[in-house]
Parts: sequence; structure tokens; C-alpha cells
Amino acid sequence: MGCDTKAPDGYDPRAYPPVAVTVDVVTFTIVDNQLQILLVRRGQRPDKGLWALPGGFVREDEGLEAAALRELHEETGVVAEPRHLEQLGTYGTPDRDPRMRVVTVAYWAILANLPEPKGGGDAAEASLFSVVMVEADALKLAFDHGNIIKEAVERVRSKLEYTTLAAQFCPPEFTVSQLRRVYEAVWNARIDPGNFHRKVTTSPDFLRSTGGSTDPRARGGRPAKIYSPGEAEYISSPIMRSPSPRPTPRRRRPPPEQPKPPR
Amino acid sequence: MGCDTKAPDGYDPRAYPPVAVTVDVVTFTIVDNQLQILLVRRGQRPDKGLWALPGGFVREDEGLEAAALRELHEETGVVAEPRHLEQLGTYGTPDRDPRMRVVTVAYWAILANLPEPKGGGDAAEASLFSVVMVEADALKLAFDHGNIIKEAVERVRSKLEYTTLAAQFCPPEFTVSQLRRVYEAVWNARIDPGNFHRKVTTSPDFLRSTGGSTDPRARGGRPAKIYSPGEAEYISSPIMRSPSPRPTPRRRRPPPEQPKPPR
DNA sequence: TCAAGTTTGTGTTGACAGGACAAGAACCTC
DNA sequence: GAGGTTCTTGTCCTGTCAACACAAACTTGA
Repeated sequence: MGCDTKAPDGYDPRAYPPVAVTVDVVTFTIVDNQLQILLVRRGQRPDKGLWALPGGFVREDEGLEAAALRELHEETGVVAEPRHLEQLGTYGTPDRDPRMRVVTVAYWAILANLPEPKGGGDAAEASLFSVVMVEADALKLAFDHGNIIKEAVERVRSKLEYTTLAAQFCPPEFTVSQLRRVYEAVWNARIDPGNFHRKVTTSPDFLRSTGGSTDPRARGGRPAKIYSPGEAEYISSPIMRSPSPRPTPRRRRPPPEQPKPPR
Repeated sequence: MGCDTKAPDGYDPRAYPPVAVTVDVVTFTIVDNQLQILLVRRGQRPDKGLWALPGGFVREDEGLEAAALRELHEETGVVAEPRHLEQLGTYGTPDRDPRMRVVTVAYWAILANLPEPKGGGDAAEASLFSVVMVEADALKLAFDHGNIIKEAVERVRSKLEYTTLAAQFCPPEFTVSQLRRVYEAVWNARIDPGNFHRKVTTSPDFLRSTGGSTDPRARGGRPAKIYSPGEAEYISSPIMRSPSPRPTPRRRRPPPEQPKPPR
């Protein structure tokens, strides 16, 4: 061990190795019907000029979540409180930062429609990027942040299947189609409007009707009922994205080899 | 910030706050048809004498997983490699350790049938405890380890629903009932043998038949086919534990008010 | 005023999955 | 053999869901 102050249970904090602890935040929002994440441009080496997740040191007497919120605000100028903040995982490969050992605790957050991606506050530049662009590796990212983002995207996609978190992307009052467009943006897929409507309106306490309806003057069509989020956190039977592991191709309506007999 | 070496992006590792990073491991195994976890008795203050998760410092040039494995082996004397090791989460409430700021990265692991809970190696005592006992708060635990264990138990329970991890609790070759008893132990519930059998044998590449059968001399009954784990990591349609959110009580067989008409 | 278009919401239908339960299959002991 | 135990398959029935049709409610334009 080479550390003679070490107690028999290997746990004496007064002689701890030099490891820095930081937090990083993957912030999701939906703009223009696309899932976007908030990045800042690094102002110093290493990886100067590359885009990175907002983040920084955890202070000595600061909780991890508090540090994540503080860095999100400080580095991006975002003033709105996230509608959701959740730990994603901790990344501590010894050489992930070339300067020294840095262990980072990653969080992911949902921000309701961020009107304008405000320029960063701390002399840094902040901007929104669509997830499909990031997934296409169209952006050079600092450190292992590409990997962290990849895992965060997978997390938010799967969480929408079995939780009611999608409503957190919406304003406090919204319609079923607005909610559907959240799912379509996050999953990057098209969803049948009728089945989706039935699913979310019958899921217990997912949505609460406010009694109101939209003014259709804007876009034509039947006015939609307005809902606010219910108390339920989980969806009893998940909404499945992409029936990809479709057991059988399940060809609907096999070509009628014989004229349909009247029944 | 009060830290003039801080760069504009708030990220200069040469001036990091004094925070120690440790790992803790929640190790699950099944003994005597019960889900058990491995704990060590603390040999020094604080919480001296209390039971705790095996864990300790992350060394400067050591990965987090490597540190978890090392501490598991060092503190418990376990020689077998875990069949699964996965990050659970990171716990960093500022006052969770009274001596200084300690951020711990928790892992959970699966160990196939540990024959004997070997006494600890590092002058510490190691032992297995059934999860139901720990859940009943029958044990005083150090720090916030009770909370960590609670979250680990929930994690392993839910992972068994949609992954094939249950097989990792079994020896390399096993029968369907052995696998069922894993589910029953982890979920602390009874499962219908027939439906379970159909479910796991038809789930694509969950199990692979070795061709062999058990020798029934031991316990009587029809010999069981022997399987080894397949390549699949996920179960296409999850096995649900406790149909608790049962939509309707679904009274089977409503009392026949009228004699059953032949159809 | 009416047709056409658009969006919202509901009905219908057929396939499928899964729980309750029964029963067959393959072995043991007595 | 009889009876017991365990493994494995079959049956029935119900709930869920995707596909798709269609009704409802509104706008716009002829």
C-alpha cells in the first residue's frame, strides 16, 4: 500500500490520493421539434476550442447535485431551473484528463423549451446542438464527453418508455400532440397519433385535463384539449419505441389468396 | 470563486478542493435460496464495529472498476471473480463521512454461489447477510450504506425483469428450476413453474441446451434438461415481477350463474 | 354555403402475450 | 404397481397493442 497511516479497514481519509472530483451536465431541451443538448466551448487547453459539457469542480462543502446546478448556470447563463436532474454515472478512467486524475460525476437534465440559447456567461460560448448531429460525430468534443453524451441520450430515450418525464419537456399546460412531438423528437421516430392519444390519456394520472382547449385559429383543425402533468411518475405498461425486436414481421392483412368470403 | 488560478472555463485541476474518492461494492449472491449481500465489520472509528460495504480509496492510477474489484478481494478474502460488475451510483452528500469530504462510487456485483463466506483477509471480519434481514433494519450499518444497499437491491430486482443477468447467479450449467429459484430469491416471490419455463425457454438465446439432463437420483422427479447461458443480454419482453399494478383484479372464473351451455 | 383540408379523438379488429390451471412425462420410493 | 415429486407442455381466457378506419371540430377558399 505504501501508506502507513492506512487503517486496517483501508479507510483513512486523511491520507487520500490526489484525485479531483468534478461534475458535468448533459442538458436536454427540444427546439424546433428536435432533441438538443447544451454545450460550451472550452477556453483553455487541453482541448481548447472544442465543445464540452458544462461542468467543473465540486466544492468542499457542496453536494453533487448542487454543484451540477451551479455549473450549469454559471457556464451557460441559463437562468431557468431544470425540470429534472438525475445522476447518469461516474467516469473515472485514469487518463481521461491529461493533466491529472479527474473523476467526474455526470448528470443529465431536462429544460423546458429554452427560448434562446443564451451566450455563455463566464466568457465562454454556449450553444445548443441537435442530438442527431452529435450522434453523427459532426462535432469534435472534449475529453470523453462524446461517450457521456451517448449514454445520456440512451438514458433519456429509455426513460421516456416507462416514466412520465416527457411532460417535463413541455410547458406547464400542453396538448397530447405536443407531448407526442416530444416522443417523436427524442426517439427520432414517427408515432401513430391515435394509439398514442389513447395510451397517454388512459394511463392513470399521467395527464390531467384542465378543461380548456386550444384556439385552433393558429393552425386549423379540431381544437385540442389542454392537459397538465399528473402525479404519476411511472407508466404502468411502458410505451415501446420502435417495435424493432418485433417477434414476427407480423404482416398485417396477408394478401387474400381467395376472394373474401362474406361473413 | 476565491481561487485565482481558476481558468475562464472553471477547470484547472491543479487547484482542486480536498475531496477523497472511494469505491464501495454491494455484492449479491444466493445462498440457501436467499438473496444475500457481503458485508465487512468496521475495525476503526467512526462507526467502529458496525457492518459496512467493502470499499476504500481509489488509487491515483487505478480505474474505478479496478478499485472496486481490488477492495472486494482485499477486504473480504473472496477469490472468485464476480460474474457481473456494474456501477450503481455516486454518493457525495457533504457530511456522509464525519472526518472529511468523501465521495464514493458504488458498484454492485453478482457472485455465483459463494460456497463459504470466508472470513475477511485484512484483519476484518466478512460475512453474508440475507437481504430480507437488512431490509428489516435488523442490522446497524455504517455511514449511508443502508441507503446504498437499498438502491442496489432495487436495481438488481428490476434488472432481472428485462435482462438475462439471473443466469449469472447460477453455476455455468443449470436447470430451469435453478434459474426460477434465483428469481424467487431475488424477488422474494413465488413464480408459476410452468409459465416461467415457457417464458425463459422461448426467449431468444436466453438459454442454450447442453443436451444433458440432471441425474434425478438426488431428489426424485423427472430429470431436468441442463442449460448454459446464451448470448442474449436482454429479454425481448420483460418478465414482470408481482403483477401488482394488475389493471383489474381479474377474477378468474366468475361463479357460473347458469349451467355452462355446450358450445 | 359548401367542399376540401387539417388536426383531434374514438372505434374496430386481429394478432399476440401471459396468467391460471390442468395434464402429461419421467423419474423416485415403498 | 401406487403414490409422490419434479419437469414440461397444453388449454383457455383476457388484456394489450398496432394497424387502420372513421367521426368530430375546426379553418380556408371557391
